Amino acid sequence: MKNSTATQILPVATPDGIFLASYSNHGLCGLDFPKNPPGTPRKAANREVPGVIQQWHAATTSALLNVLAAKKPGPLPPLDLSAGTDFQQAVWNALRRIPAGQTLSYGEVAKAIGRPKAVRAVGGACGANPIPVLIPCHRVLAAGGKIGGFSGGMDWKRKLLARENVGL
DNA sequence: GATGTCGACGTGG
DNA sequence: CCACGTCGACATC
Repeated sequence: MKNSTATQILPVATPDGIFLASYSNHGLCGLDFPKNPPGTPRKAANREVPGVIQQWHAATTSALLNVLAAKKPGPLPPLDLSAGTDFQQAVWNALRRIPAGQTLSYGEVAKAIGRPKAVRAVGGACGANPIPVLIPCHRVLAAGGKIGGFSGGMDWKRKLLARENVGL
């Protein structure tokens, strides 16, 4: 049984809680917000974490901390977006090039990927985004600067935006 | 100018 | 088939 598709899940400690980073053999494939159950976070029983993943994890941790501190993310680990459809990957790719402190509307993103009418679909793709924060789905607002919704909880969206835009 | 309705795109249940 | 983290156009008042 080779762990060719083994997914490693490592915790990322931040001032905002413990994020959970998932790694495939191709890179970072998931990042979850802290779900702080009152219980103790069970540590990952990963006896042998491949060195490359440790490296990715270091990059993830660093980038995450920087973003949460409203700084430049710095180097990112390779992102494994193979889980998404072509459309979703296109959306996520577009989101990744949004500069810090900048926000777009769903309509803008839709245009950017060449599907100006697929605004709703863009919303769906954002909701399916496996890697929040690093893929700044929270920087996508509804038209008119409205917050819109957020799968991971709108509290987070507001919090993150408040930090990055410092006043919006 | 302020509302109300409708159609369009992609994905998942 | 329907709903959704939507948007923009049109119709009416």
